[in-house]
Amino acid sequence: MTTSADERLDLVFGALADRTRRRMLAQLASAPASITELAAPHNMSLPGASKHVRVLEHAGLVRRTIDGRVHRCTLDLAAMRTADDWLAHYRAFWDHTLDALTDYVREDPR
Amino acid sequence: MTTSADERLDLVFGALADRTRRRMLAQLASAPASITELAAPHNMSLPGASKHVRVLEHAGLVRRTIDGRVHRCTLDLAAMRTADDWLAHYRAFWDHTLDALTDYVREDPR
DNA sequence: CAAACAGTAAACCATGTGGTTTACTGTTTG
DNA sequence: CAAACAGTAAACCACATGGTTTACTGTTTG
Repeated sequence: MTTSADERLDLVFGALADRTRRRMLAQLASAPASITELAAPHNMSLPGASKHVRVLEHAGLVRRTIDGRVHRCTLDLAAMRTADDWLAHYRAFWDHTLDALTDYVREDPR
Repeated sequence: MTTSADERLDLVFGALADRTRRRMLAQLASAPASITELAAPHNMSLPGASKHVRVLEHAGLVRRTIDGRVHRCTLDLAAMRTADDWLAHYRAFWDHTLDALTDYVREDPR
């Protein structure tokens, strides 16, 4: 199951492409939560929330530990970096082109 | 058409969640390209590439200027920042928790 | 132990996605 | 001007997605 970089990025960006899941991540950033607690703010059925958590878990953004009948979900920061590292490449790129643009405007102000 | 922050993030992350589109962006980072030129590296039909470009354009990641019969596509860095800014929030967060973890390990090494 | 609770499984629905082919519009060029 | 070219439109396909409801498993608790 050698998950390629492309596969990981597909999963992470795909997981982030839904506002409900992004809000769940925000919630988990402040404290771990159960599935029920994650469902509550979204007036969403439990199976609905369960599916979102599975997507987040599959993308590696959330880990789950089962304690009796309650599933405790926590943020996984490592997976968040996968997306960040990809974007970092472009961050450097756009900083550079901003510089290039500045130089251009300075040297050739007509 | 007041595109909300959530809507913009949905579109940007959704656009980034496909490896073909990510490769197109990488190609555009080195030079602007036509639809045909974007299709070429992926053995993809022209309509296929056209749809991908439309997704990227709709997400604000690509701009297009039409010159005769050829469409010139260029990267739009501003939209890339939308995703980066969202992630930046978590970047700070995980740096902080790494620090917190380090402190914890130092102060309580049992 | 019975009832309430946390969660998953499965079936279902509408809509979106990634891709094709075939047909068309409009532009460039021999 | 006819032929080649760049691209879009539309119809189609298989499959994924976001959501529901209904039924189930297993755990906690009065």
